[in-house]
Amino acid sequence: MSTQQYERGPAMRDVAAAAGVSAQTVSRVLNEHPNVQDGTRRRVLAVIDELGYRRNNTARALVTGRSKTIGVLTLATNNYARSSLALGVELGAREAGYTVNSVTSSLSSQSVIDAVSRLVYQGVDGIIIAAPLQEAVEQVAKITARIPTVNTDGSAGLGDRAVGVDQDIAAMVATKHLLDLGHKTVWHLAGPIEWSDASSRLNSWRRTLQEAGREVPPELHGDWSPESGYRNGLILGRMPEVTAIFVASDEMAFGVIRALTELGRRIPEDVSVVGIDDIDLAAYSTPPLTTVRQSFEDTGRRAVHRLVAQITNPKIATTADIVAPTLVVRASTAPPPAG
Amino acid sequence: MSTQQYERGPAMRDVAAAAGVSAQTVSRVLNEHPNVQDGTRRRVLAVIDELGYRRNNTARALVTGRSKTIGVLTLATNNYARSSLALGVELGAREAGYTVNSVTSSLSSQSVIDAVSRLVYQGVDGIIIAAPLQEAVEQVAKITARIPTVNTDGSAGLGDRAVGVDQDIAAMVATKHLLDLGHKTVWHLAGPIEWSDASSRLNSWRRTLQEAGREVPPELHGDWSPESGYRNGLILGRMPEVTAIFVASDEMAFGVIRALTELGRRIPEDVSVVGIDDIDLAAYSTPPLTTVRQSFEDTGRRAVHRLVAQITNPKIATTADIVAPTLVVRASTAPPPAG
DNA sequence: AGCAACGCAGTTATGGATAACAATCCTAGG
DNA sequence: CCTAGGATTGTTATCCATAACTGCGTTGCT
Repeated sequence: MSTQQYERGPAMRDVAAAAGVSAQTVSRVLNEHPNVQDGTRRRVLAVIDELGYRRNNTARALVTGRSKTIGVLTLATNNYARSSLALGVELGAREAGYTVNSVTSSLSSQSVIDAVSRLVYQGVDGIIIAAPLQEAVEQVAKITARIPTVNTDGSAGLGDRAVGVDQDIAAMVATKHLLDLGHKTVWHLAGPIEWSDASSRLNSWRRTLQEAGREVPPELHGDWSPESGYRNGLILGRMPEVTAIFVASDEMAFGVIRALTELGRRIPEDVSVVGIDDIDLAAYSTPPLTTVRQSFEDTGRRAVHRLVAQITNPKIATTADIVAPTLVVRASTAPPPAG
Repeated sequence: MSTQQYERGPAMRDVAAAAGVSAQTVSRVLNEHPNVQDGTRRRVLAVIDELGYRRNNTARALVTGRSKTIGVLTLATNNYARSSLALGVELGAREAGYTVNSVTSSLSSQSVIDAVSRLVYQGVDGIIIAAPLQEAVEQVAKITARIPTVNTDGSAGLGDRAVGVDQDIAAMVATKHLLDLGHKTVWHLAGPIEWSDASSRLNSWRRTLQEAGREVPPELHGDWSPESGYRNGLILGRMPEVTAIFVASDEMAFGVIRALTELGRRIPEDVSVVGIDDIDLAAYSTPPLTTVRQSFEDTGRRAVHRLVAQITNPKIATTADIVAPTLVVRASTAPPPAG
């Protein structure tokens, strides 16, 4: 049990008075301006230490117009992509001397718009949008017109603000890997198509099959959760002709593998499974999961760098910053069963 | 390619001028003060809408001394506990009308102190610490003396500021479950003991065995990662007398299971494995993982509620808010092999 | 010697909103 | 008919730090 009383700390003028200088001089010491005599500087620093003074960043933000804060918008779900992106953003921000302000939203346009508003409203210097915008694109663009913005979902209409991993290549690599192993065709469990990542993967999978002259089976849909993977796995596992499945996320792939295993289909002897993301657990599933590695942490970092560049120099020219993912072959894929 | 120029938006005085009222009246409309005539209110709101005005929260925070922002300190790792706690905090904050400011740190005391300083410095109204403090406890306590603080790691010295799940019970339930199945004793793969959660589990496991009059085997140590689980699993799997393992996190448990499987030890026929957390993937491992469920999301929410209560009324009396976890039995545990 | 440039510190204005106080106007009770 | 008190709106001071400008003494260069 405890009770407590909180109050404001000393202000710059208190430090100034105690050190016998003006507030401006304290400010100069704090901001490491060159024109301060060494004795003065030391005296001020001593008083600061003694009084336990901390500069009030709110006041500073008000006068400079910069809060040294970056806003991040994510969906209110807890999947690997979201959390590692958030981590990358935080690390990148710290390196750049920024703080991170995060808000979450649901899929609805209104919710996204509200969330972005909250960030602007809060006075962030820039925004990283890591959620699908869909119909909200225009309104969000209007709100963020005055603020540097980076998008990691690749939602249409924000092409030159995009930072991320090439999802077309990711899906192509995964699909090709299975075809190269000798599978006649590849089935696909897609993510929610509201996500542009998910629809990119879906389209690229389809195109890859078409270009190879293969039959394109109907795709199934999940919601990124392992549970949805399991549900769809129970369907796919019942069809004998299914020998290769490209799953749009590792987490769903875990569910698929579980379902197939329960149905008595061996992996990879009977069915091959490929995921996307290369989550930390992918190497430790049974069997270890073949997947396409894309570092969300790296994406987060790059998004921050891009954003900070734009904050520092608003007139800078920007182009999309998209990198290619790499295939990680493990034990969940093999040639199709003979016959 | 695009180039852009960013500028400040309209201020309250602009709205006031356009509506033919004083700034104070605009403020009253925005803050829903009762004494504003309906006509005036409507006129002001119309102008606000027309000009696309947004109140500047920085200025507001400066004068009110409240930023409506909560600071969260986490470790710079990407595990399930961290990310779901962060999610819970964000949801809780949104409900309470707060925004979240997150910073990460490494394990070192200096890093923790820096991170907390950054938050205070940033002007947050309260702080949630979700990282082990260790030797930094005293200095952190000093820094946070003026700010409401909640701790979810259970680090010593902050007893009455703790919010979380009872780790003693978690470890006891897991250990007892294995003993009840008939295992002679239970081995333990612990988390990093810098974490008070990890050391609580370790101690409780030991006590449970002692109270049951069982032999206490030497414990092994991991770092929460699946990889460390795998490494330790390769050791445990080589010892024939090991029939039951209590792993301090689900993610490490995945690694342990993978290692045991590779060594040809069947789960649960030869070895039973219990984890902690009940991560989303736990139900979809092979075999599905028996574990102790603790909702980090809920912990995050409760931490926010507690914190907001303290912010609102600094003199409020506080006690620790610790809830009990529940055992989730799946297929990774069974009676020991006969003989 | 003379004047520009610089080093150093102080003064004033500014950023945007709100609290506290002041000034109207109106209404109801005496 | 007068006034106390409420409703409504305006005015001024304040929050804290920084930018821009000012003042003065010193250094440097021709």
